[in-house]
Amino acid sequence: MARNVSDSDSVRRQNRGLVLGALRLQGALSRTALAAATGLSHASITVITHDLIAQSVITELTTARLDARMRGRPATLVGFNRAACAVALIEVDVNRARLSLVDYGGVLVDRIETPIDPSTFLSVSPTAFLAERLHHLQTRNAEDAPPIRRVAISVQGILDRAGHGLKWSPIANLAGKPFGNDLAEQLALPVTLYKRGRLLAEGARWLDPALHDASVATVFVGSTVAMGMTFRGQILGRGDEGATEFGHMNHIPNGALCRCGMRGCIEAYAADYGVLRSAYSVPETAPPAPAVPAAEYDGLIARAQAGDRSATLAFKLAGRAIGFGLSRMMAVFDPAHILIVGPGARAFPIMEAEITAALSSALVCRINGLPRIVAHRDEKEPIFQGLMMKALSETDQADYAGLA
Amino acid sequence: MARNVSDSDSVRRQNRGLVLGALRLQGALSRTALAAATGLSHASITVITHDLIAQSVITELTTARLDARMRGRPATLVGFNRAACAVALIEVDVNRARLSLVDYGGVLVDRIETPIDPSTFLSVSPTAFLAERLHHLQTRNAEDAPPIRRVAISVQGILDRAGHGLKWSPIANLAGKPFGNDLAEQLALPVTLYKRGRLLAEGARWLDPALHDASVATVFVGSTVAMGMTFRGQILGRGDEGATEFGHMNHIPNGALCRCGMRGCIEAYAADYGVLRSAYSVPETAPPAPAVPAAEYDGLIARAQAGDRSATLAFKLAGRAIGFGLSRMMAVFDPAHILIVGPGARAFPIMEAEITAALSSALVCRINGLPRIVAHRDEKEPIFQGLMMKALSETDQADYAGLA
DNA sequence: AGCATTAATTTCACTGCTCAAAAAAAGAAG
DNA sequence: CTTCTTTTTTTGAGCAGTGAAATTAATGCT
Repeated sequence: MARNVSDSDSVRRQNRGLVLGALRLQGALSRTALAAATGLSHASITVITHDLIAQSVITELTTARLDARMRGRPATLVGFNRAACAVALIEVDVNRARLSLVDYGGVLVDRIETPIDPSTFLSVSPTAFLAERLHHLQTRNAEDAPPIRRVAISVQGILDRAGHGLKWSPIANLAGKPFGNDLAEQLALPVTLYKRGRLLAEGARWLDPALHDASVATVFVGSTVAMGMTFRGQILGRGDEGATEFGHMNHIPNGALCRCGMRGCIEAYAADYGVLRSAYSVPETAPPAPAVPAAEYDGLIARAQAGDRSATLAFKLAGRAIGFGLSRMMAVFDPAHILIVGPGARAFPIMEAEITAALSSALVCRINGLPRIVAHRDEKEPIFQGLMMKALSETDQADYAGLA
Repeated sequence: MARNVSDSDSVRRQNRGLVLGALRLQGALSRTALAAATGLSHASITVITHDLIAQSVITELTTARLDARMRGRPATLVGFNRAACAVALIEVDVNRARLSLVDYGGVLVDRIETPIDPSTFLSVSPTAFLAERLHHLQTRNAEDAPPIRRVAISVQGILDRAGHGLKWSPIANLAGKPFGNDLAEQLALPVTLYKRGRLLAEGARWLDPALHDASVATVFVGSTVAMGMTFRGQILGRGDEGATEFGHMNHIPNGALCRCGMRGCIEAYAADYGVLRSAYSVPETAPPAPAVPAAEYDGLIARAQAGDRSATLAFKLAGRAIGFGLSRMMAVFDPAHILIVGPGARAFPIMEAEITAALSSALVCRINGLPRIVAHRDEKEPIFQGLMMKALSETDQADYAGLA
């Protein structure tokens, strides 16, 4: 049953967390603005900022002097103390791994990028691979950067229950190894794995403040098809992990063969390899290409844009798969915003009519009208942004909100 | 952004609400048990029960003397004061309307049932129809029953945004009239419309305490196909209303004609009229039967159970539609429990293999295993139960938790 | 320069909750 | 028929929050 949460310590945590969260979302703020943003009283903000400043979690910014011509006592902004700590962010992709070091204020300090291929994790364990690069990043910034407090990793696939590793992944030889847990033990730091789809949702809400508290479905179209969902500002979806398996939602029973081994998944029609297969009239039952070079996918989009029949048809099939997927999702859950991101977003105009047609077959769309679908261009940055904000706000809440 | 909620009045409301909620869920409790159930301290429970007793919302029960042989000071239970108020519950169905008067303790006082047919709301407005019967119920119990404080109505279809009426309904001539609002004005009482699917979710959680805080999808199969969802004890789903349009999720593009006018909805295969159409090999494009007598549907189930080929096939098609619907839903949201309720639950054994086969085509099921699906028999009572608990707990929170 | 005006921040008295200890109300035992 | 246990309920001291009033630090006029 519903539990009460108002013992004094958790109230304290909660409200300090609220303050840090507001700062995270809106940047440096005056105490008055903080009161408005958090809903706390000015009196509490006074006490809380006082504490947090004493603990060097935040600082008063004397630098800012923007609004010169206001009457009244000028506001003194408070913002994160960038030197408080740093976080390490790891993005593991089908073709590359990228490690970034970011300070507590969200400023990128350093970055290492390494290509990956299907054999990479055959010769070296993911744990060792990542630990080595992380150590490199750590030592070469030992002087300028504050100490790392937390590691956050973006992965693709299905996480195991404990979040130690992956049960399944499109990245070869990555599943089944609890590298998250291993790294945590080795580094004696909290290490968290996040499903890429979830970070999409996270990234979308941080990129556009208007989306932060809305219900949003963010669909990534590219080498995979993924979706992250937020419901009134809460990250929701399958279980706790907040991501969906939208790409592997069935589109056509017994349909095209998907990389996951099942048949008829949306991804098998709408991911790069699916579109490519359709465009070249390769049979649906043929094994999907293990990787599609970006240039080839871009070329296909260009051909479709130029009016090429078979390329256009392939994207229409992709749009149909995405459209029916969205229509089916909307029977259960209706987001106020639908975002399409990733490389495939450029092909959105070609797919749009099919998506709309599929949505029109849903009762909810007939009654409530079609949802607005917006295509975004940025390919990777929502994921990086989401990973960073997730890691930093996790640090806010876990490490700093609860200080005595 | 996340708002703080700890001004003293809302804390007060929240905690009084918690106490009433625990009593609602578990029945009469001792103060000690209340402390355990709500997570509040014994000290607070003392103050809160004291207030609520002073306001005659709850009373000490001197009657109960069950646990005779315990050591220590015997607990004095507190429970709802049944005379505090009453609520009127209205269930509007395709074939009947039922009005129930229930006291604050959840005991049924009186009930009126009236058949409905497609022409009912042609000759009389829904508002007038309901107001008349409600008045009757009210006057004939004026002496024994406490005054009505709230009216809750169960409807089928899609609610308008404000909850004043329906945008669409399978019940003839009911949509487009803001009868909820009209009744509220006429009676000067709060009147709330609830979608039947949502009440399924509500009812399921109250029927089995183990489900109260779990993630549950409750599927109703009968004259319609509906689904209510809870996520970790929160009622979720499309928008606020907490119900889904699972029955009108597309199953086969351009498939069988549904009562809603669209094509290929799950309902068009799995509701009574859909199964009947399949069993008699009526073309999928033929307009659905406006109503199927219960006896005819029961007969069809009996025939399938007896091994009749065409009846069995029809239920298998229904199972396939439900199975793919569930598989698609699970790509986005995975409940810990799936319940099948309603008249169609009896046909579950016939459909089960097809449902399982469809689920097996989902990646999430391959990775995480098949979900457990349980068929329940009770047809109407989860909805009544849900409506009652919703109305009473709404009264708890809105009317009594906030008393000075 | 001096004073009114304006806006940000802090101080003050009060509220509801918590934990821990005391009081109350039995049954069990000598 | 006391005295000891055991369990429920109430009492007391402290904490984090609140709204309203006071204080602080600028600007704009005269």
